[in-house]
Amino acid sequence: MKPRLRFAPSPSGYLHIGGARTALFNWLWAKSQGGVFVLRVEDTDQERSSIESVRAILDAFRWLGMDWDEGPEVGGPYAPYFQSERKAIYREHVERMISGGHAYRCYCTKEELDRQREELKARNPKAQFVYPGTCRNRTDQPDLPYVVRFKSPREGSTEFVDKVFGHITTPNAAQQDFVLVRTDGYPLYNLAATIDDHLMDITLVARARDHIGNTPQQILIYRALGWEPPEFAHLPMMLSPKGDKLSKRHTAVSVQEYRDRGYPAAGVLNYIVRFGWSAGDQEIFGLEELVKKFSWDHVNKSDGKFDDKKFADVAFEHLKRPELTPLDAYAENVRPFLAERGLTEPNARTLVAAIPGIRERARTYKDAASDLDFYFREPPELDTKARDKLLDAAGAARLVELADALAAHEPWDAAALEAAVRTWSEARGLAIKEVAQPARVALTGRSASPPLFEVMVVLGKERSLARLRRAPALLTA
RNA sequence: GGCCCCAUCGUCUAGCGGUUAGGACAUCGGCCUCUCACGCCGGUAACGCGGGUUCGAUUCCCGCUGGGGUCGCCA
Repeated sequence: MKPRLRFAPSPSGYLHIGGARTALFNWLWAKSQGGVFVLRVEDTDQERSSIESVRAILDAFRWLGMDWDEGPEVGGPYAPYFQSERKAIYREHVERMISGGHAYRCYCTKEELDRQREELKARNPKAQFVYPGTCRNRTDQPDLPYVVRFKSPREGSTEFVDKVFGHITTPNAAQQDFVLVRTDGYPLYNLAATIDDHLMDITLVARARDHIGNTPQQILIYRALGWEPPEFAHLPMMLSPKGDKLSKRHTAVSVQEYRDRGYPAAGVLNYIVRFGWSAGDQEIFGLEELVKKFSWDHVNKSDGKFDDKKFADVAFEHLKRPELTPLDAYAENVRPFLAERGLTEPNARTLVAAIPGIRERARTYKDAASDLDFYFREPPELDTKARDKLLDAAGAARLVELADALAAHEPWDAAALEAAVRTWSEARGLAIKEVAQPARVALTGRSASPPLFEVMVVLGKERSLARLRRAPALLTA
């Protein structure tokens, strides 16, 4: 049977970076095995779920380049893929569990249980409240609101073999009679996930380690329903730099935030995949390569801390390498950030010519847009501090002379230009620096830029000479 | 507290009984240089502790310590 993997987000916010990692591992395994990747929306909590979140999550998936074979928008043979539309299915199986003696209706109110919980806490702050089983053996059926609870076995233990953690055994006595269905009739996570994973023929459930404790409960449900559990794989946690749970307080945690900051999607994926997984010493991977190399054998068990610097470096690596980010892709990705700066229609030829010069300088597309700015603005924005430091009247006058000298210069390529300017400078007893730095201010408006002669080539002869001749005007600008 | 899990440089990790314990990021020093970068060279830096098993443990076992997860009518 072809492997069927799934990612099942609850649409109560953006796609979290940790969630993206879980999804990625599932996606990679599905791709590499010729299997199916399913997206299922766990929206049984009506209070917290929203359609905006669904859209945000799907957008994040699209941006990351993780496509789903079944799920929202694309449908599939196991539809519907929204749990809120599957209530009838859950109800049917819950009835079966009740009549089979594996579940029961509990009429204890939340208020009542909360009160008991508090009382216990008051007497003994360390104690943990456990549902006392009040309705466990109840035979009457009062006309009152109720929840459905699982009738946990009191003896024995539940075990499973995790693809990452190996054998895990939990005594059943540690399990209380957890709730399956809420008063409002909506199923709870453990119930809905279990039923759907089975009905959707999921073969491997891969999720973060914080679900490891749910697994025995879910296995108990599978058994109660007479089903065989799928395989399980739990991933170590991605923690904040400080070592606690990753949350909004620490760093950028939503996928869209990384997009908005100008990081390349493949770089984001590359960083998170290396989190808990490795392939020898290799650090940088393209997406296709990941599909080929990913396997569960090299997934770690220990949690890790998110590192912004390492993250930035991995992303940068993707920006630098043309084999990972081809020129045209780079151009497309930087456009929105140029647009943010008001440069909505940058000359396409100039853009493509300029990118090689900035791609090893810009750590994000946002930085790239900033670095590229001067190519598309006439005159370029002037950094007056750079001007004050590097350009004076004598220097400006020299640049005009240089422009005149270069007017007849052929060919207009970097090597020839450099040779010409060096010769020109030497003839005047000037170090190249004394000409290049003022020229940089005139040509780019800044103190830092790609190599001067490359800038001149991208700018073209006409614009380069015009900018050099404008140098004296800059002094009073 | 119950249950479950984890443990190699500051961080992500390689290692699957015998290695000068490797790589990457970060950091420090240097080189390159028209600026900023990139790149290159080099340095500092780790097997938590205690017992076993073994000719030999980072590696296997046990305990301790430390860390994390989870104990909801959230997922």
